[in-house]
Amino acid sequence: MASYDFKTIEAKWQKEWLDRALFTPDPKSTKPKYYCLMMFPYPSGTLHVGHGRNYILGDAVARYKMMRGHNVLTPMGWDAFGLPAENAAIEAAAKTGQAVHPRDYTLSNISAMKEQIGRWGVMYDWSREIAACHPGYYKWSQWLFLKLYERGLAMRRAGAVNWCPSCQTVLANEQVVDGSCDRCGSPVEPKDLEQWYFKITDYADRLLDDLDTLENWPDRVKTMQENWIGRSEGAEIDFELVDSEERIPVFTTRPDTIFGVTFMALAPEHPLIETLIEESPKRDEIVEFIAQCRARSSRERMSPDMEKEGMPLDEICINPVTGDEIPIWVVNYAVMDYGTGAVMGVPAHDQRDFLFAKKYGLDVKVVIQPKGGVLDPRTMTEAFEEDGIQANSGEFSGLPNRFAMKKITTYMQKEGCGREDVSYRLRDWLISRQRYWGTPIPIVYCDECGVVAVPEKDLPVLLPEKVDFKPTGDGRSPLANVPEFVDTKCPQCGGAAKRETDTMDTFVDSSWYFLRFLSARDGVRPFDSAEVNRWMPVDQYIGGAEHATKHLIYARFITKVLYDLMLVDFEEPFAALFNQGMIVGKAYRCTGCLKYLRPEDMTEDKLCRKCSMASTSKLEKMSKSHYNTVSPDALGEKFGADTQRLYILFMAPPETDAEWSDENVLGAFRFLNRLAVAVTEHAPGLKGVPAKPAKVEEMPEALQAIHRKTHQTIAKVTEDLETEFKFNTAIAAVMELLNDVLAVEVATYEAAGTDGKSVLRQALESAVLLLSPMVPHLAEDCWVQLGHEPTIFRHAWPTYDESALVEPQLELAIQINGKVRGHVTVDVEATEESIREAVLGNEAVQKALAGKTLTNCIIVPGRLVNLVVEEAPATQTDAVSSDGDTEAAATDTAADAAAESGTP
RNA sequence: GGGCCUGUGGCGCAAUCGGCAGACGCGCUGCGCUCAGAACGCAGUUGCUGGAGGUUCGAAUCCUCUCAGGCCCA
Repeated sequence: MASYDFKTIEAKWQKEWLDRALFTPDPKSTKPKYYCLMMFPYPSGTLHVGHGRNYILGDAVARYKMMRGHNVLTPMGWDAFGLPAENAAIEAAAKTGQAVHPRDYTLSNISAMKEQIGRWGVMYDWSREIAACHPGYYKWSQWLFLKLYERGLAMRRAGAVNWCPSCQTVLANEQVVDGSCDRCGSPVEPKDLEQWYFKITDYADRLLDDLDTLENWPDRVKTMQENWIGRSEGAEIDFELVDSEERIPVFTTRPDTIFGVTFMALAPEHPLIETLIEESPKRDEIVEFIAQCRARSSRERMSPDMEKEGMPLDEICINPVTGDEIPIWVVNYAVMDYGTGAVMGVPAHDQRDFLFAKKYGLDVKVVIQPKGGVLDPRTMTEAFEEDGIQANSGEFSGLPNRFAMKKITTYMQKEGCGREDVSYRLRDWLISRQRYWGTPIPIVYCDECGVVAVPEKDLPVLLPEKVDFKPTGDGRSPLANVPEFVDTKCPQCGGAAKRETDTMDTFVDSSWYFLRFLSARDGVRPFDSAEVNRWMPVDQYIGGAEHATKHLIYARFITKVLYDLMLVDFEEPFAALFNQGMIVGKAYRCTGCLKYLRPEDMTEDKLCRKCSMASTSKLEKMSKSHYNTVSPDALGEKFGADTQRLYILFMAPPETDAEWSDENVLGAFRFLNRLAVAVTEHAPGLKGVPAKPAKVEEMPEALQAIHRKTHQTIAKVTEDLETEFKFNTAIAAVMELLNDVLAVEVATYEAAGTDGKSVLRQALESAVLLLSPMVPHLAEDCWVQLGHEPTIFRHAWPTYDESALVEPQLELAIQINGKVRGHVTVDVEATEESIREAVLGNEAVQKALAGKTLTNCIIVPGRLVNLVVEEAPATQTDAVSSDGDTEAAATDTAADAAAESGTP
């Protein structure tokens, strides 16, 4: 196929846009600002088309907004710290004995990706480029740490943490999915370590409440954050120990069941256990049991399917309300993570407690009765968790439990044994990582002064160059083996001190990068507050949904902290969020070895060559390790950037997952060729022709139709892009326009003189303008061919005339009892009366109505006429229902109509 | 177990307020063009809107139940 010369065109315009600094915002501009941001990527190396969706979507949005008259800022950077670079270094060292420094690996990946992104015609203001691994950036990540530390929001704390044995580091709660490491899939192990945390829980309520202000965020993401924060209201209740002054605080969402407590359940990690069992004869047994419990993940332990196990500690505590003596148990289903690590056991009204009590023969005491029923502990087969009426609850008996809940809490508050309390699912953010390739935590440990923060003037704490990247295997960072790094002087007393050797979670780096873009080269401060306040919040943030409870919650938290520090004047960083869907492809897996298969690993019948077993295929997110990626390089050679862009935007609505299809790419390519050919053919003849026709109504109907279609298309595309980035339907609309334009003979345009040519010109120019955000190179080229100066992206988005949208005649459907039975063409001005006449006069209608009674006639303006008929002839003329649809004018003269149509 | 999303021609997917099911693209069929091919041109092509009920003059759209797939929380 003779194709348009995309190679020349694309190279030419990419250079031209760079030279014109198209994507550099004008600092003096009076246009409204538009900060368009795509989540900055980890530089993993080569890109596949799946990555392209994010960048291409963002680029199209940025270009569209430029044409809509905004001063657009769209920067890009690199989330450049992280494990893959370090692992690559270790692998290379193991293979060749020659270590590749993570920095070199990262930088070469960055330049490769930058190149690839550029070839898509995706542009950024690269003068603001940042990389998280650059000392000029991580200096300020360290500064951020210090700010949190000063405010008491960064703290060192011992506790059980999630350890990934494969990545050799601890993980934050957010990075543990289904009990496994989010990155590598290995099951995480609990480990007791002293680690640094950010106190995100202090902001739990604000993070939750402010979700309401995020009107332009997907509800899905807001719900996920809501669940993640997991606020639950209830009470904290103190159970005193019989033999000591100690008390066990318990959090419960059901203080109404306090009278039904029959045992106390402690998490295996509970700090009180040690003292309680100190003199117990069963001490060893209990210690052994605890060790067994702790070998399981907290997720497993909280699962309802988990077999409930426990051991009595032979200690007693007192129910503060009833004075009852309550046995204390250690149980495998309680976790230290939630509430206080102690659970009041109410078998009658909590299913897990019920199963546990049945297994160990503990009492079941019913204190809530269902309305209109009576529960018997001896015959109950499951816990009653619903609402009901208090029973066996002293003075509260007989009250509805929801009401009693408040009264009981108030009562306990007065007695000093309980209080209203709120608990969250959200945990503090564990930011320590035992790996090299990250931002060093700016802390020094001094024997004299203890924990000392590195003063701001001494930042950055630089990563040492020469390091054996291999993890130490003892839970310490490779930095621990670098004496030049570790040994330092105490900033306070000047004595010998040791540096913290952990680095920060890379989510710290990405929690503030959107601010750094606004003064990316500032050497004296992390960001210029004035610039930040001018550009923020981000007007449109675009990225994958996988960050809903990670990056997006961290970034909101850090923004709120900076707000409290009065460094920014907004509380939410991202005004609008858009989650693009994934591009998926068939991934093949052998049913025998379970490995993902490359095409060459399979026979023609899709059998695994190694095992001769069948393979299964599943649509999965494009990924190198699943061998289902499509490279943009070959596509670029064959079709160019604009075809890829058009196809990616056209393949599905941008928020839905979509399957890649090589065949469908052709459709996009064909369309662009037709456009290119049409413009090249017609452009010379359109020189000097007015931009719009002077006398539309005097043109032949075929040209009037093109003129209407042009305006309709402008309206349709503008609406699609303005509301929800519906590029797929916008592109379809332009395809329709071009189809219509090309369906009219050239002679028809020419016969109509200047106006005819104007119609053609306006149609082609509109198509080019409307497509320019999607296929910028070809659009720019067509634009110039049509006699304009570059660049099209400094030209205004086309507008339409409301009056030009109106069709002169309409085809209405004729329905009989809701079924389409024919059509009638009427004037757009036609009155309902004349429409009714036309319909009832229709021969086919009369035939269909013969022998039947017309009971109703509904006219929906511009759409259809529905005749409601009954089989039997009416016996009374007033058997007419006139209470039809309020919007559709029900005829009140159905009897007349019936007469007219010849019905007796 | 609870919550949310999706289900429409052979395929990807369109369908304002409930108003003619099918736009756009792919594929397929035929014809043309061509020495030939098709990634060219023209003309065609496809339905119980996952299923069962309900509301309505009228349901892909609203309600109830159900099946399948996906996501989140447990």
